[in-house]
Amino acid sequence: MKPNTSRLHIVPPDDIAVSSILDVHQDGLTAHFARLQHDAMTLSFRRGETIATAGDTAAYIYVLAAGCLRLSHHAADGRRHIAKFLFAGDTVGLGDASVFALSIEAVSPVTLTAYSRAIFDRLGDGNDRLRADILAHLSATILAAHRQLFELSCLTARERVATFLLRMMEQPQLVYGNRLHLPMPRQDIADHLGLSIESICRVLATLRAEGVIEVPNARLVVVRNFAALRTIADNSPHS
Amino acid sequence: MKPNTSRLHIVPPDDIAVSSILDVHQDGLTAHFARLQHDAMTLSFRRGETIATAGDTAAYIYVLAAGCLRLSHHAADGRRHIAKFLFAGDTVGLGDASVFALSIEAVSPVTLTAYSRAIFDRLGDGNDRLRADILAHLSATILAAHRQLFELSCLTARERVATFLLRMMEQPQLVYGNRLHLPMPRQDIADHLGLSIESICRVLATLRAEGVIEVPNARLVVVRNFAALRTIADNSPHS
DNA sequence: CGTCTTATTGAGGTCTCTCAAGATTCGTGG
DNA sequence: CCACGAATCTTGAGAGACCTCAATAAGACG
Repeated sequence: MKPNTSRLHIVPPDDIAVSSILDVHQDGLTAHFARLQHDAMTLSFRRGETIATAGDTAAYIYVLAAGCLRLSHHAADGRRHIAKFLFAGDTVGLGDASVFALSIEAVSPVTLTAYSRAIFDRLGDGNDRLRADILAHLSATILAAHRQLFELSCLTARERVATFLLRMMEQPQLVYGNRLHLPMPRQDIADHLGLSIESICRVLATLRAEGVIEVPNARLVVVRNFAALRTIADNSPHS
Repeated sequence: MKPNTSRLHIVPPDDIAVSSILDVHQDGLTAHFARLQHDAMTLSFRRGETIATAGDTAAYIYVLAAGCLRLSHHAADGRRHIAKFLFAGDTVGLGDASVFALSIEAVSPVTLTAYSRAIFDRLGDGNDRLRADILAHLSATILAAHRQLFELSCLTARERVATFLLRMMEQPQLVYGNRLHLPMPRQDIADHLGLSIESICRVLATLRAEGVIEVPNARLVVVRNFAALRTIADNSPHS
C-alpha cells in the first residue's frame, strides 16, 4: 500500500504491439496521440506501483495501453477513495490542471504511453477536432462523476456492488462470455464504493447464495442471472 | 417538491441591476457572456420551481444572477441526490452535452440569464480565451466532483456537515461576519450530503452543544469556533 | 512446502436511518 | 394584526445496515 515512485522499464515508443492495443479506446482522442508518437514514452509498471501522486506536477498526459489503473485520493489518516478505474484506451491528465488532483496507481501490471503536456497543448492550437474531443472527454468525466455521486449518496451496499459489476462488464477486455475477470482486489472495490471490504464479500456471498453469480475465485465472477443483476442495480424492489 | 416548469417574469435583457450582480462571478466566463447580452433572456423563478429537468434538451446556458439553484438527480423511487448548489455568477450548461444530465431547480427566488447554446458555441470559434475559460470551468467542475466523491465515500456525518458549512462560508453573499445564511432547507442539505434530514439536525445540535456554532433559526448559523469547524472537517481526531 | 498476502465468515458494536411525536416557522386569509 | 393550517424543523426511541475486530481459509510466491 506504500507508494513506490520508481518508473520502470522505459521502452522505445515505436512498440507496435502497444499501438495496436491502443485501438481499444473510449473516446475519439486516440488518433490525436498518434501524431505525437515520436515525442512519447512508453512505460511499464508493476502491480501496486505509483505512476503519480496527487499534487505532482502534471507534466505528462498518460494513455493506458494495457492493464488497469486506479485514480485515488488519500486522506491523512489513511482513509482512501478510488474515484475511478482506468482500462486500455483510457486517458488521464487532460484538462487544464497543472498538478494531478488524484494519485495514479497500477492495479495490475500496466503499459502506458506518456505524452508531454506542453507538446500536446501545442497540438491543440488550431485543431478544432482535438479541442472538441477534449471537451467531450471532460464532459463525459463529469457525467460519470455525477453518476457515481448519486450511487454513493443513495444506493445500498447491495445496489452498489451490482452496479459495479455491471459497469465492469462494460469493459470488453474483462469479459469472456458471462465470465468477468476483476483486475482489482476486494479492498479496491471497497474503497471505490465507499464500503468495507467485508461488506463487499458479504454482498457477493449473498448474490452467490441467490444464484445470481458464481465466484470461483476472488478475481473471477461468473454472471448466472444478468437480468437479476440489472434489477438489483436499478434499485427496484429486491427480487 | 413537484416540478413546476412554468417560466415566469420574462424581463428585458438590458436590466442594469442584473448585470452588476453578475460581477460576482466564479470563473473568467462572465466577460464572454457580456458579448451576448442582446441574445440573452433574463428569467426569474420562485422558490421550488424547476428551470430544467434531467434529459431536457440543453438549448440554453444559464448564468445565475441572484439566488440559489440546485442541480439534482432524481431516482425513480424518489431517492434524490443534489450534486451541487449554484450561486450568483455560477454557470450551468457548459460542456458538449446536448441534454441536461441533472435537473435544475430554484432553492430560493432566483434571477438568471439564459444564453442560446447555438449562439454561444459560435462565439467560441476562433476565441482561444473563451475556450480556455470553458476548459478551466470543466476542470474545476471535475475537481469539485471528485472532492465530493471522497467526502461521501469516507467522511462521517459530522465531518460532512462541518465541511458543508465551511464550503458555504466561501460564498460571500451568504456570509456576514461569522453569520452564515443558508438558502436551502435541511432536506436539501441532507440530499446533498447523503444523509437523512434528522442526521443533519442532530449534528447541528451537537455542534451547538459543543459551542462551535449557534443556530438562532433554521436558516442561520453563527460560527462561534471557526477553528474547531476546520478541525472537524479535516477529519482530525475528533476533539 | 512454509510464509505472506488476500479473502471469507462470524460475532458484536455503532453510526445512521426510520418512524413518530412535538415545536417552530411561514404563508395566508379573515 | 392576529389566527389558522401547512410546511419545515427538532428531538426521541428503536431498528437496521454497515462496520470493526477477530479467527479461519484460500491463494500467491519464493
